[in-house]
Amino acid sequence: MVTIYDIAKATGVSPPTVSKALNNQSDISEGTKERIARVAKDLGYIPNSSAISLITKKSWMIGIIYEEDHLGIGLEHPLFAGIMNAFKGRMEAEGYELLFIARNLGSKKMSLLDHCRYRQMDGVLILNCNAQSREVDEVIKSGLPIVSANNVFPDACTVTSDNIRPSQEVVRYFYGLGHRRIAHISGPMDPVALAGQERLLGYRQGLDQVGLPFDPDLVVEAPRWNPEAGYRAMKELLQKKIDATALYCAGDILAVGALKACGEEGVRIPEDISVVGFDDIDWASYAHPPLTTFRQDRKAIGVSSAESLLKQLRGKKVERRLLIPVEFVKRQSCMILQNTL
Amino acid sequence: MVTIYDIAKATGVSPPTVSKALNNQSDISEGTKERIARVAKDLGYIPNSSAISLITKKSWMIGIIYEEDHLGIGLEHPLFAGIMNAFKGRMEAEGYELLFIARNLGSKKMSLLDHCRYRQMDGVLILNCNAQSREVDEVIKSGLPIVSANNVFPDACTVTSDNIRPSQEVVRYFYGLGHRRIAHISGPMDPVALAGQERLLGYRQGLDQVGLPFDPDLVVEAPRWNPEAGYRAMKELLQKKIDATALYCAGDILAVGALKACGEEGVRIPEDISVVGFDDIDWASYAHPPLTTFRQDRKAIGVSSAESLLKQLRGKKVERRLLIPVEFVKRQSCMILQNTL
DNA sequence: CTGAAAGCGCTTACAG
DNA sequence: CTGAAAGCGCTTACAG
Repeated sequence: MVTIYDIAKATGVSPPTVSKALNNQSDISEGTKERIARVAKDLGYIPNSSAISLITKKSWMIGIIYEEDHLGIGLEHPLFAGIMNAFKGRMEAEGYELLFIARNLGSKKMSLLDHCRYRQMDGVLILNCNAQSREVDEVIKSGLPIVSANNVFPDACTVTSDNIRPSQEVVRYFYGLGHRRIAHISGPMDPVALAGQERLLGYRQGLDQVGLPFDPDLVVEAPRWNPEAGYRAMKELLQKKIDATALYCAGDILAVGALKACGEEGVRIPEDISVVGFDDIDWASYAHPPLTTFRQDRKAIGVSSAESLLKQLRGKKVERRLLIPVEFVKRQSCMILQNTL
Repeated sequence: MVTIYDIAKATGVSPPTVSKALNNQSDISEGTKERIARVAKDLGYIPNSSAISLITKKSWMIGIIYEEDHLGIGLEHPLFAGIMNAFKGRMEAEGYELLFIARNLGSKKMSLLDHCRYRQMDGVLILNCNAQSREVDEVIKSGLPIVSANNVFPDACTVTSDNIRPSQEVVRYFYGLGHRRIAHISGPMDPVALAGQERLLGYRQGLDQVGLPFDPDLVVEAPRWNPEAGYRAMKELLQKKIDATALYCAGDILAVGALKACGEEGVRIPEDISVVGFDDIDWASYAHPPLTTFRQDRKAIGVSSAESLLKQLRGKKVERRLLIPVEFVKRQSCMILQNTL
């Protein structure tokens, strides 16, 4: 291993001078800098991040907190991988690398916060975490720069898609097409992952806006974000014979299951029921029929999360909640209801 | 920040004794260990990983090398997120954490290998990388413990699903159902991500096994692993009017597009053409009709990759290539061809 | 513009 | 069983 001592010896200067030259400090002559840079390169010098972190108290690492199994979302959900990628790209451009904060490392049990301290994390991204986790609260309270790309906490910056307005919009859209019986397969009512709650809220507000009553029979909650949950919710809805002519699925992944349930029951889309989803996962445009949905801007969510964290890293205050607009993508899963128009 | 000096002061012993007690060395009396452990806890002591890495020359970190955009696979492909999760779980159980190795960190340009040295990576997981990357070769040549969960290199351990035998099997399966014209939408012919090549090879070998001639007209290569590529490949196949009655798609993600193309052209599945995929992504069982496919065991791939790396970390030799069996999942996308039986 | 001194938080021989 | 000394690779005041 080549150290700054080796470079010092080879160039005939002192180690501090090498350090300062390599860090491009202003009080070193250009000639010396060049000479040191050349020798460093020839020798194949690579700095040691541990030594640097130890002394500067900055690790240039961001910890990622996430759980895979909670509610069926996690890195295996295409949305989150996309968000993390965008976040990663932006942070790396500023010199930060991403480390997954383990919950159980070997036999040692350390809280998430202790873990962040152990690895001297400069900041934290919460991708998805369990609602009940006291440990996450601890991290938030600690004052570490932190941003959440999904879960909403009172004391941390959260970046998500706008859930409420699009959910109002979908009701108005259906209404405009003549639909009066609009069902909703909601996402899980999680206390921190608010997407399910917020989309349901928007749906109810939309109903208000067009003057339609809220009918609890038209709403079924999917306990998880996966096709199976959507499938079951749709079956339940169909059994209730609530005569809905339109359906708003809180997520495309739920629509995957809902469409299958419809197929099995001989319910045609959009002839018998019009459907709108949320997310615009790859499948949506290949569904049968192609699904009308709201496209979440994964890249913008990831980049905005990074910008927020970067601001905090520079000691600035940031907004509590950032809303990223979604795009309404109309495809072939909805049609006009003639008889009501 | 609480250090071992603080503990030493509080307990009246020397810092080395604290260090040895905390590390549970045998030459410290039980009484002293207990006393030190208690004080450490009271004081909220958290070790500093940088200091430990600096002196022990072990970081307890594994670097992840991957590229998102190459061929359409990466963390956004459900398969890879699943593999990484399983790998992560196993490595964390042994005390290792995962860090994404950045390609471009801030303004510094460092090769992947230099980067591994900079962060003192103990080992590396190659999840998915560009074929042309000289930098990856450099990492492999370096002698760092390394495992690849997708790309095949001559000098590194690779863990993948068995691609060849299942591909032979699907041809025999179709043959047994009476099919004689069996088409194949192959994956990209990448020189290191061999799945495309190997599945095509197995398909050809399967043809040999049942005594069917290889007809190049029946094969179309998808340039990427995504629905769009599968869609186009299927359109091309249908235009050629090759009268295939069976289709083997190298990946379910290609089948997503292929099924849509069939729908548009009025080709019914399985009445007009029987289809088998590979992977068993979530969508497969919700497809219309539910897709017969081979289930890749993501967990086994991830865990085996971890075991291989762990062995290397202990200085042991490992096998060059590990094949994980896949499971044939029969659903409703295939049927018997009456006239040939 | 350059260097001697001190120190970041820890561990490892070695001596007692 | 315990501690004094040295050192991992680097940076930061400070003096010149």
